[in-house]
Amino acid sequence: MKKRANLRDVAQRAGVSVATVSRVMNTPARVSPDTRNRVEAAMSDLRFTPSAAARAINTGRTQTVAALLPTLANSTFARFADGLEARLGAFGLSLVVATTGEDPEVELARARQMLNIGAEAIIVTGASQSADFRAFVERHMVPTVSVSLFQQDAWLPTIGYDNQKAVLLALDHLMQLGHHKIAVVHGPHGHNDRTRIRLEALKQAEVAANGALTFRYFEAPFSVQGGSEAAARLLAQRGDETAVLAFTDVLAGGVIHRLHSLGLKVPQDFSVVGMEDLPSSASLYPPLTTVHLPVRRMGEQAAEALAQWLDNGIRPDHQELPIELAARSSSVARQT
Amino acid sequence: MKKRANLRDVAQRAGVSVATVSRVMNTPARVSPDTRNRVEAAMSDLRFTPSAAARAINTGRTQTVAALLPTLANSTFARFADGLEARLGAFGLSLVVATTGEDPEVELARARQMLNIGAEAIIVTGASQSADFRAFVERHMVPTVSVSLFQQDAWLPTIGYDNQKAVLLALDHLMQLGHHKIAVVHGPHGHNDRTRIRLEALKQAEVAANGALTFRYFEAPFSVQGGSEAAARLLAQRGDETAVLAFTDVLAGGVIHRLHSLGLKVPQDFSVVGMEDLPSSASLYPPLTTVHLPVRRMGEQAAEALAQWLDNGIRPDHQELPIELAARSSSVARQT
DNA sequence: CTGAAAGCGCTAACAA
DNA sequence: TTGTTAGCGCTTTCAG
Repeated sequence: MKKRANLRDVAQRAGVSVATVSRVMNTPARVSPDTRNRVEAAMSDLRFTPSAAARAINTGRTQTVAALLPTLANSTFARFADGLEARLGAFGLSLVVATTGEDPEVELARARQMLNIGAEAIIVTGASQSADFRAFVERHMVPTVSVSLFQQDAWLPTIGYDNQKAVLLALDHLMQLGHHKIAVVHGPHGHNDRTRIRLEALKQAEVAANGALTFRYFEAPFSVQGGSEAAARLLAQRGDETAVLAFTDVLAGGVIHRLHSLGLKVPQDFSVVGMEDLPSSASLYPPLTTVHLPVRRMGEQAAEALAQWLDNGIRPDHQELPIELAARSSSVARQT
Repeated sequence: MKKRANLRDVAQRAGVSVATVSRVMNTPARVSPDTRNRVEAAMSDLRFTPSAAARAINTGRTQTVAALLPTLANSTFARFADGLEARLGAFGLSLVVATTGEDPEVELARARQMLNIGAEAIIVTGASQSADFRAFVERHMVPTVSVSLFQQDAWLPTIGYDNQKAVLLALDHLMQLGHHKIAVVHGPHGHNDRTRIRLEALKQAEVAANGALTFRYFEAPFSVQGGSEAAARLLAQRGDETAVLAFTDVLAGGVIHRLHSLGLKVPQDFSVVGMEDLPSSASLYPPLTTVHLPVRRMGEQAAEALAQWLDNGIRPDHQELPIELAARSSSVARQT
C-alpha cells in the first residue's frame, strides 16, 4: 500500500520543482502552459490531493467559521444557518455547526472543539454565556459574534432583533383588540436570555398598566407538545383569559392544536399570537398572527460581519434587524 | 503587536522542551504534575492557542466531515443534519455543512471546497450526482456516502429509505380507502432522484392497475406556496379526483391551505396524504396522514457509518431505514 | 519523566 | 519562467 502523493511526488514525476507545482495550484498564470500541463497530468496520475492542513499552516487561514446553535431541529435556527452558510460561501468561508442543546457546559466544550479543528471565528446564540465561555473567547482572542438579539451593552457584538420590542409588538396588538387578560406561554429561561428579556418586558408592562393588564404564565418545553400541554393547563384551571401570547410559533401551534381538540375555537374563544413567523405559520388553521423575525437575513448579516472582521481585523458594530407584526386570522377583537 | 505564541514560546517560558509541552496537551499523564503546572501556567500567560493545522499535518486527521445538502431551510434536511451532527460529535468529529440548491455544478464546487478545508469524508443527498462529481470522489478517494434513499446498486453506499415503498405506502392507503382517481403533487425532478423514483413507482402502479387507477400530475416548487399553486391548478381544471398524494408534507400543507381558502373541506372533499412526517404535520388542520421518514435517525446512522469508515477503512454497507404510514385525519374513505 | 531532532506537506522569499 | 531553500507549529521516535 502506497501512501497519498504529495507535492514532491508530483514534482518529481513532472520533472519540475515543488515550487512550480505549488504555483500550478495557486497562481497558474505564472506557469508556462507547457509545464502546467505536465504538472496537471502528474497530479491526476498520482491522484494528488493537496493537504489542507499544510496549506493552512503556511497561509495561517483555514477559511472556516463555526456556529454554536441550540439545535438545528428547529426551523428558526435552521433557516438562520441556511442564510449564514449561503453568505459565508460567497466569501469563500465554510460553516461548521455544533449544537449545544442550550447547555452552557456543552457550549464551552463545543467552542473548544471548534478551535481545535481550526475555526477562525465563532457565532453564538444569545449573549449570556458562562463566565468560562467568556474567558475562553477572550483568552484565545477568537472573533465571536452573538445572534438572536440586539443588545448594545452585550459583551459581544450582537446581530439580531430587539426582543423587548418584539414581545411588546405582540402585546400591543392584543391590547388594541381589547384583550387584557392574557395567558403567556414561554419556554424555559434558565439559559435563554431572549426568553428572559421577553418575560421582563411583559412584567414591566403589567406594572405600568397598573392593574389594567394581567398575565398568567405557562412555562413549557419548546415544542408543539409543550404548547399543547400549556394549553391543557390553561384550560384545566380556567381563568378569564381571552388571549394567548406564545413566545414562539411552535408553541402557538401546539396551543391552537390543543384548543381545537378540546372543542374550543380560535380566534373566537381565544385569540392566539405567536412570535417567529415560520414559513408554515401562514398556513396553520387559522393562519397565525405573529411577530416576524428575519432570521435568514440575520444569518446573512452575521456572515458579512464575520467575513469583514476576519478580513480587516475590525470588530463589527451591533446590528439591529427590523421586525414587524404579521397580523393574520388567529387574533380578533375581544368578544364583549 | 506580537504574534500568536507557539509551542516554542511556551516551552521557553516554562523552562522545558517543546516535546514536554506537546505532552502536556496530548498525554498529560506522562508529565510530572510539577512541570505540568509550570507548562500550563506558561500557556495561559502567553494565551497559547494550539494550531489546528500544525496538529492536523502531523496526525493526518482533521476530525471534520462535510455534508452537502440541497438546503437547510427545510425541516427534513435540518433534522437530518441535527441527528448527524449530534452523533458525529460523539465520535469527536465536527460537521461542516454546504448547501447546493440541488445544482450539480454547485455540488461539485462545494465538494472541492470541502476537501480544500480538509474534510475527511462527505455526505451527499441522493445518488445521481454528475459524472464529474463521481470522478472527483474517485480521484480523491474520499469516503462518501449517500443519504435519503436506499438503493443497492448505487455507486455510493446509501443510507436511507426505499422511496418506492414509501410512495406505495401512501398510495395503498388511499386505495384501501376507495380512492382511485388521484392528484399527485410533486417537486421538480430534474436533479432529484428521490422524486424520480417515486414518480416511476406510481407510473408502474398505474399500468399494473390496468385502468382501475388514474393519476393527474402537478409539478410545483418544494414549498407551501408551490403546493398551494398546485391545488389551484387542480381546481381550475377540475377532474374527478377524490384524493391528493403529495410527495412532501410541505406541499401537502400548501394544498390543504388552498383547498380551504377555496371553500373546500379536507378530508370531505379531498383526502390528502403527504410524505415526510414533519413535527408540525400532526398539528395541521386536519392532522395530516403521511408516510413517516426517520430522517433524524438517518443522520445518526450516517454519522456512525462514516465514523467507522474513517476508523477502519472499510466501506460501509447500504442501510435501509424502516418507514411507516402515519394515518391521521386528512384522509377518509371515498364518499360514495 | 524529559529532551533532541527529524520530519509532516506546503508556501513564499529569493535567486537564477 | 523556474528552482532552492527556509521555515510554518506541532508530533513523535529515540535517547538519556
